[in-house]
Amino acid sequence: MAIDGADPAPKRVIAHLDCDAFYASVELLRRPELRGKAVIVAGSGPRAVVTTASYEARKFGVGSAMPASRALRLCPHAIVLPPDFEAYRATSRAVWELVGARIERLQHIGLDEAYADLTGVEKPLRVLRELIARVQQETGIVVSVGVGPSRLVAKICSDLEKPAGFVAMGREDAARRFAGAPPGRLPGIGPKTAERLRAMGVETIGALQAAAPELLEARFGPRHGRELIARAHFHDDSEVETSRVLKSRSNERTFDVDVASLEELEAILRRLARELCDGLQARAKRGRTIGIKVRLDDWTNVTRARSIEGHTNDVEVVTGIALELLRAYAPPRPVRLLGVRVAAFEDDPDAQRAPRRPVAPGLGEQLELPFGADLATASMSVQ
DNA sequence: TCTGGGGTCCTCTGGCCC
DNA sequence: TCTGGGGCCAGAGGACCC
Repeated sequence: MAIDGADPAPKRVIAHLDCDAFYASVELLRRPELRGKAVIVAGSGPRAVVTTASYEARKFGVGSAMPASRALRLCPHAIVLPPDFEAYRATSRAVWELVGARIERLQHIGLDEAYADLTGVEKPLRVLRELIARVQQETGIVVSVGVGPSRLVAKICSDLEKPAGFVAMGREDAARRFAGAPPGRLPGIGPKTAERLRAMGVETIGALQAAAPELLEARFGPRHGRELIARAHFHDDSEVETSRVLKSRSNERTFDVDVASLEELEAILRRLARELCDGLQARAKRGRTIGIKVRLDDWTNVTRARSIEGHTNDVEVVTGIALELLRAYAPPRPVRLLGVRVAAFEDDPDAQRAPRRPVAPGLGEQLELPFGADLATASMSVQ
């Protein structure tokens, strides 16, 4: 509320910029002969999943994070390409350099999307329209845009009219417009929470808006309960964070065939730890919590961690602790996935930082994270 | 149908200390 | 000496996201 003589706080203008089918688009730019065809970007191996798919492939029901084997059953004529993260990073850099040159306050979320704070910018919608036209002209990447008073509204708007969508909405409009949509449509409400809500008879965002706070707080805890109601009303005062600090780094591998032998698991763990420490040393990061992650063949996930005195990125130390944790757990069933993690970072002032080009101005560590060293079989959902 | 990899954040629990 | 409560922290697991 404005006090006499004081200016009211400027109305927030937040945009969410989301590149349409980003990885598939990069592939189609490189191979124009594939335009109009069903293209799937997926890893190799029996347990690969779809990273992304062109809109032609999506018409057959192919979606991100779907097993590649299933995607090919749905769309047998699809052309499958292996992910090429170097190319995606390069295009991402080009896109966000253009955007960053015009909009100062940007928060990058992965390679293909970002929030922008245009509060105080004159004619923000016009700025955005000109910007995405320029991005398309210079990089070939089509960007969908959502604009609202918060990240929450902007995010849900950018998804509304994809591809090449441009939707602006106020908070109350959003609360009205999405009242009939399922709660899972809201960012932050995943399948598990949606199912728990459904079990309570809450099947729409409107029903969530009208739900008794005491009931939700009793079911989900005071904090999460209040958060759910706030989201349903599209209340969100979270800031666009222009820099974020890396908190942990991990390296994990799903095996083509489950591994039961402890010896074999130990050998794999040594390799994972070495790769992880190489990455930590290159980024001058040291952590004091070392952990392992084990996924059994029945999909049970087990994590074990130990914190040490001081911080390390020494491969001998990390490997030693990871092996101790693995031996102490002694997986009771064949193992499907094994991973190692280092967390609780402290910057390492002594280590030489390897020369790395930033992914985009102001991007810091964040965008580098999902696309580490060996990603020949890796994939990532985008939409 | 059979589910990747790499992150963040939150909640719950148990140990430790005062 | 024993007990209980509160605060803090670490560990484990879960949910969610791209």
